[in-house]
Amino acid sequence: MKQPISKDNIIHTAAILFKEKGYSAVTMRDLASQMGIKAASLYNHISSKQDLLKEIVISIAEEFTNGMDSIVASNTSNIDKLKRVVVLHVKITANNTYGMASLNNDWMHLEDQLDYYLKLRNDYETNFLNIIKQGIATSEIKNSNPEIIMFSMLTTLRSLYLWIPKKEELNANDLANTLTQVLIDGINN
Amino acid sequence: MKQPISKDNIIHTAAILFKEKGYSAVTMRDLASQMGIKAASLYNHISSKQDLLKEIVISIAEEFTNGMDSIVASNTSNIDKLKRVVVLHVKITANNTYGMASLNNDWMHLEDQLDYYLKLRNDYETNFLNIIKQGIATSEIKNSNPEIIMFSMLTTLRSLYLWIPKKEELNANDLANTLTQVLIDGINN
DNA sequence: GTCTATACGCTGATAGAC
DNA sequence: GTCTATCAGCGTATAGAC
Repeated sequence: MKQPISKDNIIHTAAILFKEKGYSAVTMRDLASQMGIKAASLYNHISSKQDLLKEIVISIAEEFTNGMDSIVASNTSNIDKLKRVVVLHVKITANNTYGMASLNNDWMHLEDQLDYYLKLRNDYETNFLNIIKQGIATSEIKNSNPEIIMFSMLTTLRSLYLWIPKKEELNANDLANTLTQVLIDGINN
Repeated sequence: MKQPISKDNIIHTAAILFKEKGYSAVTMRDLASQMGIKAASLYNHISSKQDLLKEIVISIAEEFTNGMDSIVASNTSNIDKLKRVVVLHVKITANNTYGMASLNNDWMHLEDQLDYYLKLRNDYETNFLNIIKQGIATSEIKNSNPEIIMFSMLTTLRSLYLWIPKKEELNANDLANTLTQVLIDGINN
């Protein structure tokens, strides 16, 4: 399992450590030791610790933005759009279980890219909320508080990174299906 | 709004800063400056930074444990128990919006109390899951994957701290009611 | 491309004056 | 009860030998 020292592998290892302890608590010496080299040697491959966070967070944030844009542009019912949002989260999270921790918990330590990140996140939430509001307007969705509906769905989806690694026996499709059912149809019999 | 320097006020201010940047990124100098004193003076009131984290996290964790124990012991339907769990989260979170951030994101920085915290959390989840399993057994709850149901509900409830401060116009009872409806009855019309 | 050596500001925490 | 002074160690990052 020993990896060659490359920028991509350093980023990946950093994401693992950031998930474990958070960005601020991980030192470059921790990271280097995990890679089997000295801290100074990391700088032959990367430019700074901050750069690692940026690479992890921004790339995933852009994946979400692209996925949401494609869902918004699609010509389907609003319930179907919500189902596609669930699938989007399950797929991205399954491929980035470590990076999702930084996206959720360490974004405030971004420096140059903080405003950009906040804009991506804000636009995402606006699109999500609009789908729900339109679904209510067309009576696809119950006439409940749309912010609470979005909050409930989105926080569940954003926390998937904590949970997917423990449930390897479920494949992504089964998880997306069950989750969709729970989130949309509820649990009441 | 200037507060006297006391252990409780230091803990409260620490919780605010921990929510903003995380435990590791907050320095004793940050905290002291927020209190209007020098870092050294903090140590007349508290024993260490670690002690602040412990006070914040363990007290809330014990509140959840006590609330859950009382729900489990109660003689009601399982759906009703779930509703009471929602109320428990809304109430505790409304009273500890800052501390909930540490409970969720900084517990891994606990030193002496880490094992105790993990036991409380694990017992809580076991109790939660049992309510759902019993609800499925009595056909109160749809026969879906009980872990996914618990995960979905619990992550939403654990994220309330991010959201309650933005929705001050909703009182705790209204929020608990709407949230219960969304989580239990779903959103599908 | 990795190493050792090094810079140097910041960290949590203590001692002792006032 | 707060202050200044101070400590030893750790933080990110660079320089230059190999």
